[in-house]
Amino acid sequence: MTALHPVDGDNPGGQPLAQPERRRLVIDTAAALADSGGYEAVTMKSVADQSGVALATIYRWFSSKDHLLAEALLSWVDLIGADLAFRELDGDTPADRVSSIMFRVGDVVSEHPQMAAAAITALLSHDEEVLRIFDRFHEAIERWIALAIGESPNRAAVVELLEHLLWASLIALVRGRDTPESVRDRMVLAARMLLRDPAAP
Amino acid sequence: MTALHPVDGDNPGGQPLAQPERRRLVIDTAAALADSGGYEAVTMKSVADQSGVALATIYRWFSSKDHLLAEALLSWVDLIGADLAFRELDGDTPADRVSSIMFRVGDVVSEHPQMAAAAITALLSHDEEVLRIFDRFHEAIERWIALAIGESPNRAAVVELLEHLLWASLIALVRGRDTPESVRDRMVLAARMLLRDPAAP
DNA sequence: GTCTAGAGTAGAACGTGTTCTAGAGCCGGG
DNA sequence: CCCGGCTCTAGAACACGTTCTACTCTAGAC
Repeated sequence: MTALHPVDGDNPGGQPLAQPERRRLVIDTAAALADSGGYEAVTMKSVADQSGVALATIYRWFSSKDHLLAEALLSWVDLIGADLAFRELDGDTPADRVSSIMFRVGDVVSEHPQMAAAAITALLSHDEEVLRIFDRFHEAIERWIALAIGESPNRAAVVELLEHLLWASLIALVRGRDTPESVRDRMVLAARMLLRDPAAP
Repeated sequence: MTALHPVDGDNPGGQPLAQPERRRLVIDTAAALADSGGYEAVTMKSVADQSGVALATIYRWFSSKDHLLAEALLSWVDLIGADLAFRELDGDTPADRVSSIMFRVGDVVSEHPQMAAAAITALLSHDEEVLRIFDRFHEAIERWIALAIGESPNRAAVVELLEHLLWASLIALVRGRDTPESVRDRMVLAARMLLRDPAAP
């Protein structure tokens, strides 16, 4: 294999791809493996083989397997974000609107349980790059929730609490310690309790 | 080394130890390594060498490194539990009593940050035995919180929410994404918000 | 056209968790 | 006493993430 025709995994005989496309191809290959077999099914060797990019090159672009998987999650988050921005948030009250976000997240996770589990496992890594991505993930979710809440007493604190609850629930979910339904119920209840007007009866 | 005198790590020249004591020695060795250097400092080989128990034997008693570390955490939890049962819970209100538990947990974690980080990393494993231990951990914390709350509307749900929040906070803490102080503040605020009487002004 | 810096590559090598193999010592029942 | 089964052991072996080495090829400067 020459450096000019490095991509023969998903692009046999086609034009050589530039670096950004090849990088994306690596991420997508990892995501596909994760989606079908979860975290353990993603071996760096198989990603290299199936994407047609050399293992050493993958490690030049990504600091670790966890970093690679975290990048895969990130595109997913962008997708959800775009979707949420596109459609109006349902619900008249802040709690209802928060709930509708949770439903959306729950749906996505339910549709790709293996990928979700792999991504969350990766996000728990202590890898430097993963921490950076985690922060972006964190900011995105914070933004969604803040948007849904609008004005509220204790707004920042409530957003933080809801985000931590979501995070803990997702972890419990992918470990089989919880069900999508109970995650949803918990988030809805939490939203109601944390967002009720303390001055109201 | 013969099978009769298998313990020469921490007990040179002493009487041979029986299986339960040797098992405990292995756990304590792992805990000591974790306490000084965190998760990565615990290598199964060093545990074997320092405890004087063969690697293969450790794997006969524990299903994985994570299982071993989770066992170490468990004795720690028992310690905290005994301590909490011994002293009266401070505080007149449920929220105050919950806060005092959180302070206690925060203190222990602050005193042994490396061990706490290692244990929490281990608890996040998908190992079968770890899941079993996680459930016991979960029940213990649930019991503490429930005890502190006493009677309350939505009691079960509130306990669950507080526990999830604690869990998420501990994870953020050991990843350097949070400080002990802000964890404490968050838990105190959550306890106040979730435990305020919805019928009160 | 030549040279050089840098990206990419194949494959060996390494570390650590985990499993396997083969055997040694012990114990309770005949 | 001897046997069968058990625990324990040392060490090899294996898997996979990660790093290293030595090399090729390309693009741009000149």
